[in-house]
Amino acid sequence: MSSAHRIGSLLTTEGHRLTTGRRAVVEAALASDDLFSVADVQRLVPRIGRATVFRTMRLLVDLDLVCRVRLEDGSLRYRLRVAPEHHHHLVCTGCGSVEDFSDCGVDAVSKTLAGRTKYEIQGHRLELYGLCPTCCVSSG
Amino acid sequence: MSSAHRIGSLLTTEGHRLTTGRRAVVEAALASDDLFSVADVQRLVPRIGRATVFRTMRLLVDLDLVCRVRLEDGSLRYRLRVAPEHHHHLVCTGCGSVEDFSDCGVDAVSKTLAGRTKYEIQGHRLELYGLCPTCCVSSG
DNA sequence: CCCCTCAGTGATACCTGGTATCAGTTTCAA
DNA sequence: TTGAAACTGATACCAGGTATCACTGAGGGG
Repeated sequence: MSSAHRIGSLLTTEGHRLTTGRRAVVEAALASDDLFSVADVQRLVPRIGRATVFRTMRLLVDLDLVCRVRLEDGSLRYRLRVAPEHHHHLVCTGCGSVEDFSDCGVDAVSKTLAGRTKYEIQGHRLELYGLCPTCCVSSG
Repeated sequence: MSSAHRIGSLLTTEGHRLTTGRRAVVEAALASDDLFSVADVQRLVPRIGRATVFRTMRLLVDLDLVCRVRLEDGSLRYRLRVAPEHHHHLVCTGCGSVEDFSDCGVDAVSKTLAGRTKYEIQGHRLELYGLCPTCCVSSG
């Protein structure tokens, strides 16, 4: 509840209105799995319109309260942003749980490539996939 | 044309039929930019059905003749596979041209993370984005 | 404390990119 | 040459996301 309250305050201080729809979506997000989809949220707040759920998710992403994670198949998931600025995800392909990490080691590669290709490198996307300890055991 | 012919042979030796539709799609792919979309191909072969273009692209991917590249916005592009097995892409956000690289340096990070998180890491996706020398000049 | 305004809402239509279906057509081997 | 099976194209469908627009309710000014 305190998280919901904190997010609510942030919305209003940023000049957005704290509507019942937004409150519901935020609470659904807080109550969701580590990595949740818009559909998950919709299931939790069926009375809230589809468009509003999408709009609110976008708002939360814009406010850096939530971050998007792209899965291997290209679909999107969301998760509450608790990690520091630059970070990547290690996603369990079994249960969808996520570990953050920030020491991605790509900067070195980036520099090497910049030298070799003369590109001006702007950024990168890195995501690791694997099985978490629990899924490791259960999958044999 | 020799590339088209080589791909055609590969299709037949793999037990697929070499139809006019497939021939057209292959030639369109060969005639396309470095990084092309299904829509690009469709534009070049408007007489070939949408479904057939998608099916043929999937076939080419399955045969490792073409690889998928996922862009920052999640959309898919294709490119002729000329690079070795494990590789990544450095995509120019200006013009869409692509450099391959394989020395991604993620394995070390992978090992560290595996130790720290006890995940069994299965793979990763890495893509770099930047401006190619040409676009660098014209935008700078 | 009420009222007005405008941000926000929900229904709905639409869009993109991809797949399923299925009757009709082509390939290719025998 | 022929026929089975692979393939095709039209079409319907799906998922996930955006645009539109009349309506509503949040919350600041009076």
